[in-house]
Amino acid sequence: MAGGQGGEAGPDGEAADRYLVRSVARAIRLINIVADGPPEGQPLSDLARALGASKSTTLALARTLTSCNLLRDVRPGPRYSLGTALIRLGDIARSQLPLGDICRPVLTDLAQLTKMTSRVAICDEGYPVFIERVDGPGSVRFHTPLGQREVPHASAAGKAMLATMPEQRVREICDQTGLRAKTAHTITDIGSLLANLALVEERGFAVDDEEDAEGILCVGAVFYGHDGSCAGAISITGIKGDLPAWRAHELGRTVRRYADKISELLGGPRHADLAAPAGARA
Amino acid sequence: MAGGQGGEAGPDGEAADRYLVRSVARAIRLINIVADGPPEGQPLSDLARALGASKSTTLALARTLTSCNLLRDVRPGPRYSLGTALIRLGDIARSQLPLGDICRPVLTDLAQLTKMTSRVAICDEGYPVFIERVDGPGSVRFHTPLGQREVPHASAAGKAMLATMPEQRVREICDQTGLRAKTAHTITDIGSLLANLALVEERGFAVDDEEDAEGILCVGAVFYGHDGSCAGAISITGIKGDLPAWRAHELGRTVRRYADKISELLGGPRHADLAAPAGARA
DNA sequence: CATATTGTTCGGCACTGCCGAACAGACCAC
DNA sequence: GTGGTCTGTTCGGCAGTGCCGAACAATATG
Repeated sequence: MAGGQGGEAGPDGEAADRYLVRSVARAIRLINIVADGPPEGQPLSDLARALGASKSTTLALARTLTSCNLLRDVRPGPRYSLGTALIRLGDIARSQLPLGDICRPVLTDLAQLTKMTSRVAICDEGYPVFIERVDGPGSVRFHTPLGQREVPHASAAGKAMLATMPEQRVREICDQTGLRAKTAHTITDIGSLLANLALVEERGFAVDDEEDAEGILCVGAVFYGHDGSCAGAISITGIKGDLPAWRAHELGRTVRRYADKISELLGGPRHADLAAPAGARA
Repeated sequence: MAGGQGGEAGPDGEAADRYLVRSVARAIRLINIVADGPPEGQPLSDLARALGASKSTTLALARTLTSCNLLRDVRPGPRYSLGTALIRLGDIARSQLPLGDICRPVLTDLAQLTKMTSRVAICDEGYPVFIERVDGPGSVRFHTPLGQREVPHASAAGKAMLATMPEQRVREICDQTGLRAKTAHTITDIGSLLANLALVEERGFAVDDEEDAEGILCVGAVFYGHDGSCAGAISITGIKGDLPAWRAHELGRTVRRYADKISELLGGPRHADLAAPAGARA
């Protein structure tokens, strides 16, 4: 055994998908290491250590990535940080998701009306993935990462999406994630969550009352695609102290209205038309 | 010669930087092929053809990228399109550029005030690279790619940046790019361009009057970093027909003011303080 | 100046990326 | 139904190439 992998133990643990290209996977891990590092970048040695590869290997990978502008080295004492090509690819990725272009104008309007940060998430196997964010005028900026799976039980968009699923599926997802507490207000009990989701279903919007972050309030609502299934959710985010308690409901109705607007653009049904039949006929 | 590279001829043309990892470079090319393709994605065969590699190789690369969420395959008849991890990385890349976080609130305000799309570009070796875009309320959305080098002579941000450079450098850059005409109004003559830049320098803002795209008007202005050098430029974009001609100057002053605001946030000098000394002391 | 870092280059081994060929479904023409 | 061509997938096998380590150079830090 010459190469010898160094850091990783034995047969790579997963071995899930065969036919993977090792050096490419390693290069991507390198990108993620840089992404998770400090904004000013990291020197080569740190990267090699974190990657579990030799300096020469890491240099070759970093050079390759740099030549494609996925990474860039800031000049004095080469430190590597993310490159502009990632901005380009991320921008294209967002506009290729059909939702991106459709939702942006709606988010812009919503952000301006409510003066809050508004976002849209797609539904990725039941988990919310935020793909777009529009800040309101003068609104405080929150650190809200885009493009990664979030836990659904602690966000307005996530709960709005859960509320459209059968109870069985909700239990499955919650078993996977574990209902971890992110603040003292996070719902960590499956019974309470299901009760909350019933309320969400009835109202047509979900409220995250400091359940994801202390002092932050979110209101979210789902929209539907042309096939009638849940396509994603929008939500608005603000500082709880800035809002009188009674405004939550008003904001909820507003978000519900804008979500219906997106459903309409997608050729899907409005929320009320989906919920009504059973109750209305009784 | 066993592998045989297929598409590319001989010793890879450049051979510029040695120590590159071939499979990684190929994987990145694959990502770019997907990015330049249709939003609904492309089947494996097309990718293999475009990449100049065998299907099996392409499959291995695509699988690897998919397992990291850089690509995703839409299920019936696997078609590959860009994955959500790119959205995440692009978002992080933007916020790692110190300018991103600083400019976004300013852009938001500017977009709301002018009801136009506002953008910010960094100065990448003299070329503008737009890194952030904020749409105005109700504004038409333009297809304005982020994260890639633009030619400087045909955009407001680019001309604003050129105007801060010595004439020699401007000529260098223009020699490289060639002053290609993008519309009938594009300045394609170095003399006219230099004259225009002098005006830009004096006014403190640049105007792109249908020079980049037919019917589109942009106004841009540079801002300065703590070392007093040009750090980038902001610009606003709108449909020319919607604006009375006299508004260009008013918008110019507005953009100039907001650019100064960014300079201030960066600890840099205002434009007027930079231009004045020689004249004021005389 | 000495020491401990870092970034860079190079030789060489064998692992791994790569291709081609063979297989299996889907789709279309006839 | 059957023959064709298109897909996507799996597999053997060769050598090219990714990888490491060691030696070097260029910096910081004492």
